[in-house]
Amino acid sequence: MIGGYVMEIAEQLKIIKRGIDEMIGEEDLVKKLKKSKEEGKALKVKLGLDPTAPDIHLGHTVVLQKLKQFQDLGHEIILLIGDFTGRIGDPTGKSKARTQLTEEEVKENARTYEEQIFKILDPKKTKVVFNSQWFGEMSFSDAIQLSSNYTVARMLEREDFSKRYSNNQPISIHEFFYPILQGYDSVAIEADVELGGTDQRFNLLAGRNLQKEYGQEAQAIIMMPLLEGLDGVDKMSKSKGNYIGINEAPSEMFGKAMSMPDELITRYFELLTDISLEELNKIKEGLANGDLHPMKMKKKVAREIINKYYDEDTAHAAQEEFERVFKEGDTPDEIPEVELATSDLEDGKLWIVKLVAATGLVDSNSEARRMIKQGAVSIDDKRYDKMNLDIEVKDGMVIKVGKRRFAKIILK
RNA sequence: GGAGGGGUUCCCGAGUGGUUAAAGGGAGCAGACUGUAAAUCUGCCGGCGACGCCUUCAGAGGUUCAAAUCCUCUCCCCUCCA
Repeated sequence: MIGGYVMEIAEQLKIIKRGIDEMIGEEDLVKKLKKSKEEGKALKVKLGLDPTAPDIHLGHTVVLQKLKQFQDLGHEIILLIGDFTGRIGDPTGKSKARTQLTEEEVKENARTYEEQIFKILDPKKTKVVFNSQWFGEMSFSDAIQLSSNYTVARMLEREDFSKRYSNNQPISIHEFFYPILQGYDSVAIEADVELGGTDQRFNLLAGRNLQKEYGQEAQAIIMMPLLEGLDGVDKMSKSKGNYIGINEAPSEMFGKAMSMPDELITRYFELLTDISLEELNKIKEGLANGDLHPMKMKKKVAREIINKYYDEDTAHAAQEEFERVFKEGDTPDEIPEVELATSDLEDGKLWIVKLVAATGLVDSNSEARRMIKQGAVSIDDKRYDKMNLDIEVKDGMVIKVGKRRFAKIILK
């Protein structure tokens, strides 16, 4: 796909615009695309990464997918790791100031981040830069100079700032720097396009503004929709626990996907799979008029997702296992193993509460008690709801808590 | 710098001396129902081999038989004034 940018502008635009939420500066982009075609020069497409969340989940892939499309069009992807800004902490969407990370934490996070990103992007065609490169050198007077491009009123235009301000919640001065610095990143690398989620609007616009201040052509901005998490309420995030990580096991992915609310099905097809627009519309219609069963479509979307990170056979296997386990009440093929020392047992027995707690499936003995009392615990397919019981522990014993938490005991 | 308001268990938010592990709501978890969805109903929701004990109401001291509640100091947040 080298030199893909020789493709007709209209064609490129069609691909670029697919699935996006909004583009700012489309005319600028068209101009840039023309120029790039004429001069045979790739556009610089920037994605800023805040290295605070080293585990990439499907929510992140929405924008990565778009980058991949740019990459396939022959443009240059620049992953900007905000190692410097990461130490400030992006205030976006936060009702509280984030804690600042140490330099080592940021570095480590960035590394694991990269690894995962290259599951989607081609590492050979991706440039990775760190913004400490320029900010590390910057003097305090330079920083003040830079900040003079923004006014407090303009900062307060940003929704989360104004909200916090009117709710009497604190805003630290340093948080004001975040958008400015992110904007300056675009200046530093002379970005032609910057991608981001819709929540990044303000930060992305800062790039445009500052580029103009510094006499550069303003970057086009492409905003991708934020992916709702599995709860269908909040956006997907690790801290909410409503995510599917791209490093997760296929069976885990499938199970998690099946727990999403029905309303999310088409959304996930749209943003996370490669199915064609026609097929997507068919599914939308079918679900709306009842021709298609939501559960079937949910299984399909789960398969499609697994297919992306593994392959088709794996996806099918995951579905089969899922059906076996949850329809027929079977146990899964792969169960996390928990080691138990024989020396912890008395006459080969262990109090049931301790046994359940030892699996790590619950946080404490108290929780184990609760689970048992509520009839959530079964051992080797037998349900137990009494506390005063010692269990004869056997190697390979399977303990189940709730619907999808399993552990296999390995005696040592 | 001055005046006032406030910091409660994951979140919001009651509680101003004992009956408070701390109302209520949300989130979460479990059971029933189902399609491991939604809705609904029920229960749980600090720790401990546990009708008792331990730790918790920003932090440190103090008063008291008894403190989240009263006093002192410290830290943090907000509002108004400068």
